[in-house]
Amino acid sequence: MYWAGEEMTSIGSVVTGVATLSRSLSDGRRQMVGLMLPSDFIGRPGRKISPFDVVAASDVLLCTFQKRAFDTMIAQSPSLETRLLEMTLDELDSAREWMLLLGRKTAREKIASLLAIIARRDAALLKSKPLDGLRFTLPLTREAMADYLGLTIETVSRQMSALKRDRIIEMEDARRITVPDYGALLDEAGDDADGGLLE
Amino acid sequence: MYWAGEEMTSIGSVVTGVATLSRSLSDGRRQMVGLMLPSDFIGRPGRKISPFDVVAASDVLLCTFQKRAFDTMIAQSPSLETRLLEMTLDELDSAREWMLLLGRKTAREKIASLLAIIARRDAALLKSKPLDGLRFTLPLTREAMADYLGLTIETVSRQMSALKRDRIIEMEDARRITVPDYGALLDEAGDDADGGLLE
DNA sequence: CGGCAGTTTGACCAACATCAAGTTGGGTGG
DNA sequence: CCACCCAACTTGATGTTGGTCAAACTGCCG
Repeated sequence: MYWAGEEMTSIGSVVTGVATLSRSLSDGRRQMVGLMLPSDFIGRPGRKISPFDVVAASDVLLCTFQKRAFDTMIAQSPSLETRLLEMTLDELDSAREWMLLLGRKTAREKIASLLAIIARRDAALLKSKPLDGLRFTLPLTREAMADYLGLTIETVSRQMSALKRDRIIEMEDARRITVPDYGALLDEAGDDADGGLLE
Repeated sequence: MYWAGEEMTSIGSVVTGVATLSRSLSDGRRQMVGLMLPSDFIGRPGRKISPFDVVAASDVLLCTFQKRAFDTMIAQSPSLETRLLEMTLDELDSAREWMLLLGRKTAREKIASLLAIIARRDAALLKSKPLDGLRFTLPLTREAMADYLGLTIETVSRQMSALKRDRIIEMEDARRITVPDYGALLDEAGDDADGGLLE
């Protein structure tokens, strides 16, 4: 699955799986600018092209509409448009939060922030309150993490090892993570208010 | 002018001047996440608080509405909401473009990108086509540039000097810039398609 | 003539990137 | 079942970019 600057005739939302939104420089440096999780929207009402690449990070099931049909639906349903505006505003807040991370956080803080976000989303999914002792599987490769955080895979790997060494996380293997103390992880992330990305 | 996590009872748009949107880490590191220029919107319909700081970078004239009244207007005018959605989607694209800059560009590329954007905006304002030999005044201090680009003021200063030394720009004083060859500046910015921030 | 904010420049340093081997683990074919 | 393979990951040695600390310069305002 891959859309670049091509014309889009459909629009849709993720049902299952993980897709990523990214952009590259001509020499190959890549930055991920969004993670599309179930319920997230792909495509832009009112616009023909997206300036970003959409790539599946796993098998992805989409619920799609013909773009024309969707635009008509919007025109007829103000409440749908209101909802869309809200979702877009939330994404904008998330993007700005991420700008703070990319511009000002250290490698260790970046990793801790990403882990905190994924841990929180997983906890929310399971409706578990405690958060401490939470165990989850990273849905991303080291390369995807690096592209997301503006780092190299080596730095990601090293910082993961450092967090493990410092008992902030436990790693059963590269993907299976346990967070014994969610508060400690948040401290490492560097912002008192835990960044509100991905909801 | 300064709004932080406070409750907002008004909403508005910039008429003249420049305001900035930024966010800080507890230890003072700051990242600018948006530049509000004339016609840009401040505030979030449907939300009480903004998680970012709005700071005037110059004297700013705002056109404000009571938030309640504005929400009512939206509810009554679908076309207003459509326009708002469009503006928000554009801002989201800009934010994502900026994420690429923050995550993957070098200091020199960051500076060149910012200069290219400001040069282009100024040229558009003057409706001048040529772009080469364009002369303009930076609306930002070195500190604001640094906060915008995720750099320190020293690095900003050094890279400005380097671009001057390499004849990419001319500097009459710290703020008065001339771009003899817009294409050359774009090359330094690192992306073939010139990044579409700030329109 | 200070004084001061904004800027520039230099010397040095730390964080992260780069380059280069290894290691791990799951999958495939003999 | 084992041998091999390959992608993903880890680790180490070294290099570079940009940050830090410190000092000086500029232009403006009182």
